[in-house]
Amino acid sequence: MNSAEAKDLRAAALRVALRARILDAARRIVTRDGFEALSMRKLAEAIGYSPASLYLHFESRDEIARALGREGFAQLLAQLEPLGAIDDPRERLHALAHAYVAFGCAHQQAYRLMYREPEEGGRAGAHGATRATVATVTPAEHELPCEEAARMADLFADALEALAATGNWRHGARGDSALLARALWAMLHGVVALSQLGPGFAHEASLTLIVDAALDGWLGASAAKNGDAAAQHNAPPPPARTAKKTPDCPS
Amino acid sequence: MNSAEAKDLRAAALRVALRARILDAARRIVTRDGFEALSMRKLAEAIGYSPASLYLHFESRDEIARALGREGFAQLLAQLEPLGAIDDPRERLHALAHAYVAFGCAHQQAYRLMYREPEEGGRAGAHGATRATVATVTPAEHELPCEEAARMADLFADALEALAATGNWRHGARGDSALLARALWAMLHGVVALSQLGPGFAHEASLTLIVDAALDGWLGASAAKNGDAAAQHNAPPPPARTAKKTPDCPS
DNA sequence: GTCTATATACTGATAGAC
DNA sequence: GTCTATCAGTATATAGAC
Repeated sequence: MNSAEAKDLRAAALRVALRARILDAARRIVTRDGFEALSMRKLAEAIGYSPASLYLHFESRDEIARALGREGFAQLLAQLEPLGAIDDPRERLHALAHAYVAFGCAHQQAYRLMYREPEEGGRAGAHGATRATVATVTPAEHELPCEEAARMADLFADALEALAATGNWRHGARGDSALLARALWAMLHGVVALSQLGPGFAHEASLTLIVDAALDGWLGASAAKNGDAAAQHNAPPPPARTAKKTPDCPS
Repeated sequence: MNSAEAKDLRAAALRVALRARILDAARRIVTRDGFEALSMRKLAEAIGYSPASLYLHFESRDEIARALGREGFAQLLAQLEPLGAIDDPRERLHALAHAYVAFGCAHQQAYRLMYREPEEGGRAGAHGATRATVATVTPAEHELPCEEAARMADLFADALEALAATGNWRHGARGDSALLARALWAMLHGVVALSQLGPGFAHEASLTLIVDAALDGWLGASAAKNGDAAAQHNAPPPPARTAKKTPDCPS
């Protein structure tokens, strides 16, 4: 029946719209007051509904947090993947690495949500529970959304392989580009995560310099440091190793 | 007065003993059921006191968590610092790195507490508060206990400087050993943290191989891989690059 | 189907009696 | 110092109005 179908469509549209509204409000609260401040009550109040209504659209607070985390991953990947098109592998790796850290610093709360450990096994009651309203059947067994994680690792691995293919790298194609890509990812995550814990990690050093040191150590202290690698002619003295092409981060 | 002094001493001893008992119970709960399961009520019950009594010895649940975190740092440093005595710098770095990851994998909950972000500004009520009972004046402004963090960074930095001093390293003493030490620390932390989030990071690869790839990239795919670096004569084919001198980790 | 209102079973933390 | 009683907050479950 035509009118019935139309009604279904409209209802579905309303559902996704409301879901989006909930996520919007949640994102606002989290980026403003931190993840800890995200309570179902405040969230419900922010969108003008009762707390119980949220559970018609999300299985739990944790699912909302996970949705925001996946959003963060998508956002980060959206910033990184265009850089994957940079031809020169060394330049590409530098761009990817610094963009990664810049994102983590610029979107602290979103970043935390991406890598936050899920609240384990249902805390409160949850004895009976006939919860089938929300179709989210994701068993949520492992965190780090698989697809996004793979794309992230591949971005780095591809660049490393491209570098190895140039022959202009002592490392050669020894088949460990997948491993080194993971190490690179881990290093970048560590830099962002540790720097967010206070000044104890980076002290006065800038995160940019730490990342540069790591990259130089891996790729060889090389050219491709200043975007246009071809313009390597005797320019005025390089700005004393302080040329940051990425906005520096707090701490 | 003599008896008064003696009484004070005894009271003080009781205080520290009780503090230790609280921490012991907290450690047991956390390592068994995770940090989320650590509630003041359960903790109080575990030591046979009322919840309110805990607040006579610790300012808050957060302070207990922080104390456990510092404990974890001390434990990790106690395992790492003896390795700082290894003469060969490359071997020393390998030993430090793998011991770090092994610790993180073996003591997951303790490790999380070490790098946990503090629960920001008092969540609940906390309106009045005349809290002076506990002498802990630590303003808790920055996490990552400064002293421990510095010792950790120095362990790595010293080894890198020792390596640079041998001249047997393309990197030379360019003054960035402090920076590379931070990058190394970040990489190790990233490996532990990401691996704890599920199989999405390391996939089927072992963490040991990832760390080896990173170290080889920084230090040069070199000797010192098998404890005795002098025994580099043509040994039977190296065990297909799977020789793990550190017990492998979950995921 | 969707939402409100209410109930349960927790949480960290505090005031005040003893 | 230690307790009881309580506050104000939390996530979540369920009953029932519309």
